[in-house]
Amino acid sequence: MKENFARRAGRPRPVAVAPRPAPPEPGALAAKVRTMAPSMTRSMQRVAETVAGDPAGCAALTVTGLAERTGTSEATVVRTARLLGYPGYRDLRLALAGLAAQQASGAAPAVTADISVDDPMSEVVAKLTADERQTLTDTAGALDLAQLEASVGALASARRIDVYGIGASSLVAQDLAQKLLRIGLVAHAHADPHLAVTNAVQLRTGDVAIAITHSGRTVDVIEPLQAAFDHGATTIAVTGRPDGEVTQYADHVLTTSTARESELRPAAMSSRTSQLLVVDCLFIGVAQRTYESAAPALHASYEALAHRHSPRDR
Amino acid sequence: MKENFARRAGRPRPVAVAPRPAPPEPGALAAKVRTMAPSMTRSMQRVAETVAGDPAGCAALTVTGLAERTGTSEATVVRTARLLGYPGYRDLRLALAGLAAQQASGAAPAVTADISVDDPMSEVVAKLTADERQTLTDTAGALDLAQLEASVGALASARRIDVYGIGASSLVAQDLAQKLLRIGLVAHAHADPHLAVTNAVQLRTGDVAIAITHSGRTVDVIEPLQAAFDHGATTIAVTGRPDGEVTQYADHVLTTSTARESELRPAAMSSRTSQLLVVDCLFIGVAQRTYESAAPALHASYEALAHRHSPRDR
DNA sequence: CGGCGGGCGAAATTTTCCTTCATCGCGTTC
DNA sequence: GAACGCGATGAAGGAAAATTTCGCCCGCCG
Repeated sequence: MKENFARRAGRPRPVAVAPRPAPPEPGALAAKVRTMAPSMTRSMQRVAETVAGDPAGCAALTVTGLAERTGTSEATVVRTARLLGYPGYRDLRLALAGLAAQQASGAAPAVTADISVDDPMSEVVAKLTADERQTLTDTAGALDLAQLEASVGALASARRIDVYGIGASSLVAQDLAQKLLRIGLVAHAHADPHLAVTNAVQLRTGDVAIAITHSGRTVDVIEPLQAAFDHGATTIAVTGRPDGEVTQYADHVLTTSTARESELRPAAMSSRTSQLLVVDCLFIGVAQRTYESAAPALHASYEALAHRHSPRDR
Repeated sequence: MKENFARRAGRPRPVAVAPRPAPPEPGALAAKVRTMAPSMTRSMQRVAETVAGDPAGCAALTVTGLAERTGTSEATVVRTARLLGYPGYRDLRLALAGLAAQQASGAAPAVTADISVDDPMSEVVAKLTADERQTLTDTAGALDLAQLEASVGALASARRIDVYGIGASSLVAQDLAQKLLRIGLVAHAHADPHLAVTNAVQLRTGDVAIAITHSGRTVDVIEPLQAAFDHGATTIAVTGRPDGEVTQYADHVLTTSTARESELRPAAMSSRTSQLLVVDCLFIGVAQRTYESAAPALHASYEALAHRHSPRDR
């Protein structure tokens, strides 16, 4: 009942389902915890939280110690370390020590306070800026360059490109499509699920479909991607959940990071920043690869819009 | 000859005879090595030097590994660690990891260079991230809080809100409208100039119109704003050119910053980041002021969308 | 030349970490 | 509502790393 949708057509599922290539990072650990947390079990979450909350303290603990402190078992601690991308607890501990040192030396992402209802405007601006900056750093740190390269390669030689996104992600989809159009590629963003599927089935080998969804579970976006996948197109998922359902139909997965969200700051807000960075990277990458044709196209589109501006310039 | 200093007074001896009072320091390790070097034996010096020379590399090694690499024995490595003030090799290793992390984070070589055609992907990501972060900081610094407050006030009590944006700015306009809708305000984004003007003339005192244009000269956006302005609506301009034409019809001006742009990185890219931050600030500000109604509205919209996600959650 | 002190490393011991497996709780299905 | 199955969880045994012990060997001094 749960693998029925995995393979509906002949194409074998892409190799990488697991977040395997996660490189053990030094500083971007808090981010990793946040992205992985939803896919963790309760006890693992406790461990992850503890670790992220007090790197210095935890670095001083042995497996047994940390297990006790979190009220779990050693096995769980080790499992958590694995999930975060380390070979074992020993290496997590090393990373923890690194993080602690960074925090102590001021290069500390430490803890950013939530935005509350009665914060003055200046505070709001400061916190928001800090959060977004952090999101950018986290995203960049967690980006899988190999996946990115592969995606860029597919895009650069695509006959046609479809981008699917709904709600907040729809804007990101549009942004990407707009930019790709500007460098002479055939790209379209689809926010309407029906039209998206209709378009998706037109795709074939050599074409590219991109799904953008933070949750990784948005059916309206997964369906068209699956359709594209089944028809042989190269598929890319831009999602905050590298284990989400959407990745089952994705040849390449680009992970966006998740910032803490508060009541006033919905997830859509920080995920958007992250998604846009990823999308920008894709764009620049493609522009590089197709430079010969991209540069003139960029100029052309710029010229074409010039008269839309009032004449008085600088 | 060796226990003469051991018992000097009646107080029970401290557990450790070793040079205990040396506090295991995190960063100032190289210095410690230099200070201690003279009092070390030859093999210990080799170990100390190796460690100081390549903290990152050594942190990855086990006692045995480091012993091999320095051509000594495990015992010597442990002895060296002790001499440097750590309880054992394990802790030296932790400190080493910390040092490595510090070095790595400090070695941020300020990537201010333009993105060029032959930059590798990793470089692209780094530069892009750095640029966006810079843009955020710049924008936050240049934001006029008074104007922001005033804008928020107008929005919070608006009967109806129109947002105008074309091209890349259209996405920002949509983003703002989407979010305001979510907290129960009546907001619409208009990308079609004709419709925008048509809507603008419906506005009257107490309503708010927002124009988003980086250049400040986009006629398709200025016209509807002017129409709204003429009909008595409160008008806000979000623009990168505080002296641009658009500000003539704006009661409040919010300035976005402009990052350097290169051939591969069109202005639209950095201005978008800046605009989004401003828009987010507006949103949070409004959400704060209308908290009583905003919070339930946020939840309601979340609930309404829940079934759009595939059920499997954790 | 012989004794002596200390640096040094091999091996034993202990601690820490990892793996395996049985249990338990939870959701699912009939 | 009951039985089922699956996955999460922890206990215990086994591997690996770290630490201690102990004796060798080299160089210094008498």
